[in-house]
Amino acid sequence: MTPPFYGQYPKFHVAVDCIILGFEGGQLKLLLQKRPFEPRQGEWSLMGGFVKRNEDIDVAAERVLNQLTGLHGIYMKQVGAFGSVNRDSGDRVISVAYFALVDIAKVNNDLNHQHSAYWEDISALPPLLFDHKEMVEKALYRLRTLLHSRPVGFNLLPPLFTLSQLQQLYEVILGRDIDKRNFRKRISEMEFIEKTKLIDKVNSKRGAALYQFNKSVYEESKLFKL
Amino acid sequence: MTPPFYGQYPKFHVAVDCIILGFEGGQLKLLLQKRPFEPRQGEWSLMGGFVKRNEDIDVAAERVLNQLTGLHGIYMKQVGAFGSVNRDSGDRVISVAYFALVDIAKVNNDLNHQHSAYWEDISALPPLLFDHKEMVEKALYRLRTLLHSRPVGFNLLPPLFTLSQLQQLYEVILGRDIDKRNFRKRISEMEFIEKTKLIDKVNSKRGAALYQFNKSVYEESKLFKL
DNA sequence: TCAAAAGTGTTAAGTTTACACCCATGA
DNA sequence: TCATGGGTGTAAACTTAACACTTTTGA
Repeated sequence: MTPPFYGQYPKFHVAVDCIILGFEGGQLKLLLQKRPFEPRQGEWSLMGGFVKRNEDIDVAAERVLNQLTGLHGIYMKQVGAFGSVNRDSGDRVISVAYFALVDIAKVNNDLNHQHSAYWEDISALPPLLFDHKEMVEKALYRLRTLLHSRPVGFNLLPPLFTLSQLQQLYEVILGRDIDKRNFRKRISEMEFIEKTKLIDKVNSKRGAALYQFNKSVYEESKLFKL
Repeated sequence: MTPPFYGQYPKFHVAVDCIILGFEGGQLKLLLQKRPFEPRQGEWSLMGGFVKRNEDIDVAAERVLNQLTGLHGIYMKQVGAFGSVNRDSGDRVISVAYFALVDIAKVNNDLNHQHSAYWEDISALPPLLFDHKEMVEKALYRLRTLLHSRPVGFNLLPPLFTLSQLQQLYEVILGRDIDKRNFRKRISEMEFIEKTKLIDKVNSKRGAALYQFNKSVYEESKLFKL
């Protein structure tokens, strides 16, 4: 079925690399792997994998994420394709980077230990393999701009969260302090962030109201804006 | 040099597709090609090409743009990788889309006629091949958001332009009318848009001042913001 | 009893929007 | 002389930013 026309052109290995972000202890964290094979075995690397013959690239990214975390149905966005000739010192590989926002508590630790993967603070990343640093920076840039226009932060939090947690998350992603009262005012205008009757007593003596993200209310409020 | 490890994985054709945008007659235009080969010969298509063995994907995009327009050093941004298994009905091809903003007057018409390429109004595009419509939509979305934060519009205009032209350009990209006085007030705050002593008498009887974009002033003003 | 995080409104500053008329010129 | 696009400022509406104290409770 391959037309002879296409056949004359070269083919390339195509990989996906995942920038898996989590939030814990007031820090934004990136799941990094000690590269388990040559070349450059042992260097810090994003979790990646080669695209399979009959696999969409988006599906490949989900597969790689799932291999490392055990998670499905995670918020992922493509960051872009990286295709410099010598970006991979092994052989030419064109890689498509994706970022994923996960609830760190839901990640399967057995799996990531099997892959020698560990959570590292974004603010203190070790040197990374190839062009992985560039991928991470681009992903963070996208996340920051996205956060201004969409409520994506919830993906990094447990289903129930306090407003202080949410604020901390925004602060660490945007890289600046946010005024507490202004923040809470803005949040209270978003009907899709619902206060529950539950109280969190872990992070404070007094206790803080737990909130949840209501996806269907959000979808409706989006429709309104159009 | 290929490690045996990589060798076991499949390889793919990788292409680039260019969303070449221009501005003429108050309209945003897209340079489209009648596909010159099978499969789907004769359908409207973006200009594309296969990546070469020792060619960065960004360079491949520039090459394809140059083939069709004769231009070099054009403003281009990657839109993303498109990699559904059956996106190309010929064979599996993973394609990376780029958009380019060109001054339509500088395009070499002989070249684009040789490639059966024509400028079509964005507002009245014919049906496009494969997933090219999706690529165009994503590119336009990126252009719109970009236009809010960067002065990229100049790339679509001649080196000297009137404020009315610039406003029209913004209006057609953003898809809404802009108040003339507010627009001009905003522009006059940007020191990198410089009024020249030249007058355009083509588009009005009275004549309109011609402006130019000063790249180095812009670079400096960017530094200030950091 | 006190340290630590939760919660709560108002005012000033800045930004964005709405709005209408005169000017210069070529046809 | 008149039709066409060029050019100009002000006030209201809205949005964003700055700011400080009281509450609850476990240690």
